[in-house]
Amino acid sequence: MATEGTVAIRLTEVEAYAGMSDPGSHAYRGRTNRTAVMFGPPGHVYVYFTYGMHWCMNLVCDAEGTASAVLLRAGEVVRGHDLARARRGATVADRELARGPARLTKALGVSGDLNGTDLLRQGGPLRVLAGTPVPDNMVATSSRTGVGGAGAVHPWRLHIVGESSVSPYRPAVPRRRVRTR
DNA sequence: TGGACGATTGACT
DNA sequence: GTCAATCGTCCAT
Repeated sequence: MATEGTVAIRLTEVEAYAGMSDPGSHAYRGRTNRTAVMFGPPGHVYVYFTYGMHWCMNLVCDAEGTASAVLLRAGEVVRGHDLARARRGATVADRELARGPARLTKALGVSGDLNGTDLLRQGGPLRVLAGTPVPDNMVATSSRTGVGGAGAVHPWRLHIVGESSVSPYRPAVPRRRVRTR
């Protein structure tokens, strides 16, 4: 059955977000109902809804009380291709299944109801597992995607060199729709 | 209470 | 290459 089973991915691209000191972070303005998870204990997921249709997924890393998050931007599906493709579309190529933050959550079947899930709890709906360490010389850094202004100064986007599942870089776009102001 | 905007994607020219 | 879709959240009245 296509709606059951497990999809596993190997992360190939992430972005780091600090809390109160990072203008690019949702937690920059302090703790709100939405960002409460980021201020919580590490090992939990912060899932947020954006653009009226997409879910993005972060791992909380720092100690409880300190906002922090690592956005999972892209990954390579290593298990559960059929299920991932059932969620993403029958014609989607393997490397496209989780190439991009919203695509990644869709391939994994993650949505807002998993916000705050403990990734370290055995038997939970989501798990994070230790994989093969990536050598430093295979990791490249760049400015964060879609983050402009003062938040762009941090080269906190990390990706594995040569990985075809890394999402294409897009510079921050101020706002396309023209509004009178 | 109202309005602007977003850690994006996919469709279209 | 450009642009619309779509709605939760947050800030300014």
